[in-house]
Amino acid sequence: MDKIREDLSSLAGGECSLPMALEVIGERWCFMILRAALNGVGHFEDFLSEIGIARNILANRLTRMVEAGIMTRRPCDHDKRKVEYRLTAKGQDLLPTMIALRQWGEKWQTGVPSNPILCDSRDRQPIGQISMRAHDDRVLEMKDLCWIDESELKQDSDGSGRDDMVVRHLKEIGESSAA
Amino acid sequence: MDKIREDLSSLAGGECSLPMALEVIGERWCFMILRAALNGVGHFEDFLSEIGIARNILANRLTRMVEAGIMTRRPCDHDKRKVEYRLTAKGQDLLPTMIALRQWGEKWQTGVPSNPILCDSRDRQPIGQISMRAHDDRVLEMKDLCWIDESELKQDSDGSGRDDMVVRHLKEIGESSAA
DNA sequence: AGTTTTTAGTTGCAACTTAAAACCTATTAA
DNA sequence: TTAATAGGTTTTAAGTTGCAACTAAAAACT
Repeated sequence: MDKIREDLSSLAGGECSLPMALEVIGERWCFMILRAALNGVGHFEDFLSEIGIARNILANRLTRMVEAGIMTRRPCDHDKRKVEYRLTAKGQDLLPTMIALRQWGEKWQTGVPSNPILCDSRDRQPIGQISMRAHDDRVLEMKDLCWIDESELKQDSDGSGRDDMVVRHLKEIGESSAA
Repeated sequence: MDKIREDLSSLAGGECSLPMALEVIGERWCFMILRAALNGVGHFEDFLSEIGIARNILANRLTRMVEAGIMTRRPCDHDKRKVEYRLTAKGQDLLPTMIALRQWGEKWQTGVPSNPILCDSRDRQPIGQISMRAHDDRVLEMKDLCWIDESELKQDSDGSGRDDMVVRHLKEIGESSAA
């Protein structure tokens, strides 16, 4: 059905799970469906009117997302015409990704904070920017990152920090001063 | 050229920047190009062999990403045949999203940690899981989130915490116990 | 200088995917 | 009993993708 589905192997530069993630939620509309689901939408006709997707495409995507274990499909007891779609734990686990993307759009595309605002229900304050963190919670930038090979990482926990074995530093990859 | 580009308005349930983000990086291959760029790839033929994308599609995507301000295109000085593509600050800012997606794939699709491992270059330890955080850095789950309207949020900072005005809680949207 | 190779594309075409509208079937409501 | 609703499927046109072949400019060989 899809061409993407065949590319799972042969990725130069090591094993990466990104293509496998994209295989499942990389399709157009999937994130929009996810967002609607997050907003409490659970029925076919509601997804339809909330998202503005075509009927057949929605049917297809929901089927796929159920197959992928991102959502469950359950006919309603009280009204047997209706079906309820719900996020699974796997689907809920896509939230950080979706929110990161939304925050990026806010910052760089619209420039305007989206409304309503996603908040912490404990203190009712807006949630923070999604960021990369070190194991000790320091916020990391792209320039703070490097790739280290699995094998090397294990050896490194013997305490002898050898800096020359870093696989690749990421300090010089982006533009130095970009808009 | 794209149908998605027309849907920017009329999103039931408030203004959301997700569709505008998807407009720019929601296309197939964009995240893969981003990952390659992160890995230091900057030339056309290298993207081609690293990603396994078709020539014409790659040309099209790079053009679009440059137009969108995610990458820059600059012919090389030393070899005028070559062109260098580099991530802008806007492009680099997509990293948390991409890594969140990759971590999700690791957890739910492959089950295996990807190799090489993305690490903090300061202490050479693997970076942490990307997560949603409160303004005071507590890690948040989906059940800890709620939507609050902009107007209401401003009023709320007067100190009178009215819990009944929460727009919507997100506690009951996912499956209670899902695989 | 002339030929070949490399780099970054473009073009043409077949196969596939999407979108819109019409249609279908099972329930429920009037 | 008829009409409306919910969740699809089918049909068809339009758009997108992927492959292979082609081009044009610059660099490298001979």
